[in-house]
Amino acid sequence: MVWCDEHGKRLEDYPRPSVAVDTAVLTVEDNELKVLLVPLVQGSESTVVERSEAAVVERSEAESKPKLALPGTFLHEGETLADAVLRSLRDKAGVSGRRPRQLRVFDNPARDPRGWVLSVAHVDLVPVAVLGESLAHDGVRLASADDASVLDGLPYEQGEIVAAAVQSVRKEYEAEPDPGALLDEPFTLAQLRRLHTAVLGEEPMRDTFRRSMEPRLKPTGAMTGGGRGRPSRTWRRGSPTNAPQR
Amino acid sequence: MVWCDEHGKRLEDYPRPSVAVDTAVLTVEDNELKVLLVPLVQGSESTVVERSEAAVVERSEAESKPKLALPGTFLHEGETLADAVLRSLRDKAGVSGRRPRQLRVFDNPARDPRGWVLSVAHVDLVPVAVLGESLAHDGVRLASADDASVLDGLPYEQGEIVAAAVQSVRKEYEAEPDPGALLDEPFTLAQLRRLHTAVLGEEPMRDTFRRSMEPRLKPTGAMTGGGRGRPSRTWRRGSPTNAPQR
DNA sequence: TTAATAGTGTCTGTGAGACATTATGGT
DNA sequence: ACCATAATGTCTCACAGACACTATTAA
Repeated sequence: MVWCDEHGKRLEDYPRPSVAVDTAVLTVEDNELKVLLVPLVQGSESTVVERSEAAVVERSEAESKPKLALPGTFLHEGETLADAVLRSLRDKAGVSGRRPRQLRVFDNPARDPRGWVLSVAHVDLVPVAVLGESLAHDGVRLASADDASVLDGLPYEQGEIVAAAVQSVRKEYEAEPDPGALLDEPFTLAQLRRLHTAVLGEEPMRDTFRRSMEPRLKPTGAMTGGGRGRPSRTWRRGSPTNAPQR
Repeated sequence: MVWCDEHGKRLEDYPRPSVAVDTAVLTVEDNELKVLLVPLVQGSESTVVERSEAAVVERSEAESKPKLALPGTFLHEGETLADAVLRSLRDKAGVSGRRPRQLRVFDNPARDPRGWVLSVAHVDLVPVAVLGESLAHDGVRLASADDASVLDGLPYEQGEIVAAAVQSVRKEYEAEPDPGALLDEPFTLAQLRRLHTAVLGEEPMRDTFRRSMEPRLKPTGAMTGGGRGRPSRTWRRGSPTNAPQR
């Protein structure tokens, strides 16, 4: 049995694009929202013209200051997009991704000089502790997710992907307490507010924050101890946690 | 010059999926949100088993009650997703689409029996007047966008696409006056509220609706006449209209 | 005792929801 | 005159924003 279209042609008879996934892995470090970047694998990416002009200079520059990019990969046959994302994070960054969420498809035909490549942009939130070992290996590093000078240096349209990821994550954090499960449970309201301040890039108001978050949290009954000042009640996220399942 | 990846292979050396676009064209008819369906082009879609069992019955059933589906097509080389959507609406439904918006990629490897096909789901809002001529041609028809019995009959995962489209459009209509530009300008607040009632599936409260919409509208100064009761002021949408540009 | 942090009480302005009233046309 | 519809007025309640105050610990 062969599946054909209305003209009797098979699917394979039509040109098909390459489909990639690119992921903005966001985390919070030093009270700032950051994005994970990996060295760009370039293959033979120099054009003939560039090579003939200044091959040596390029080589040394490329080694001293390697281009950075979002971790990504091409989609394999029979694989879901989410699985491709998790695979790319493991292979390119040594990171166990958690819950990649689809943003949108970047389909500008001119965005990739290698050819016809669609990129399905994703975002994933990962606690910085999970990234720990991966960093400083293989040139994996974190960059401020708001730093335009970094984002503008990204290849293809990955600066826009990061911008979309940041916008999406900020929208989530305006409504829910730590939907990305970046905090270890249990936590205090002050810790939660510090986290949200880092993600949002600005301080949410103290009273309003407490009033909107408290009904969405479950009290543990336990209190913090050891710090200066009055001990604090501790909390867990409400039932629909975004924590990874597998 | 040839672009290669980290293993020196070219993009074309990897398996690539077919990429389709499927579009939920939504409109309002008879104060109800409806979705445009077209006859499913099946090619040789019956399996061998089905054929040997009841070929004649299937054939007659297929002709008296052809399967319906969302308009869609495969992405052509060098074409943007939005352009593919507009082309599919023109070719399959004789409709001039307006502003297709991307929803998400449906990537379940088993969703399409013809093979490895990703579908980028889209939604577009089109006034029923624009659909006028297309309907009743070629079996193009409108179905209630809330009718589960219709949606469950759609092939692949198109029922979910429609559900996602409806959800997305309803969210827009909760915040903005007629963002899909379904109403001809100028219009009255009563007409606008009837439209929103149809889209949302429930009546927004009269006072709240007026209070939230009025600041987002531009008064024309003109009044309606001819109807029963006191004449009404008329309005246009606020500046950032969603009307098609080209 | 003091500093530091957590938590509570309360005043006020704004806006949603609800309802009543007035305005202005047709029949 | 009466009805239907549009438009406006206003009452109440809830909550955001703001600020002050109390509570509980360590130094």
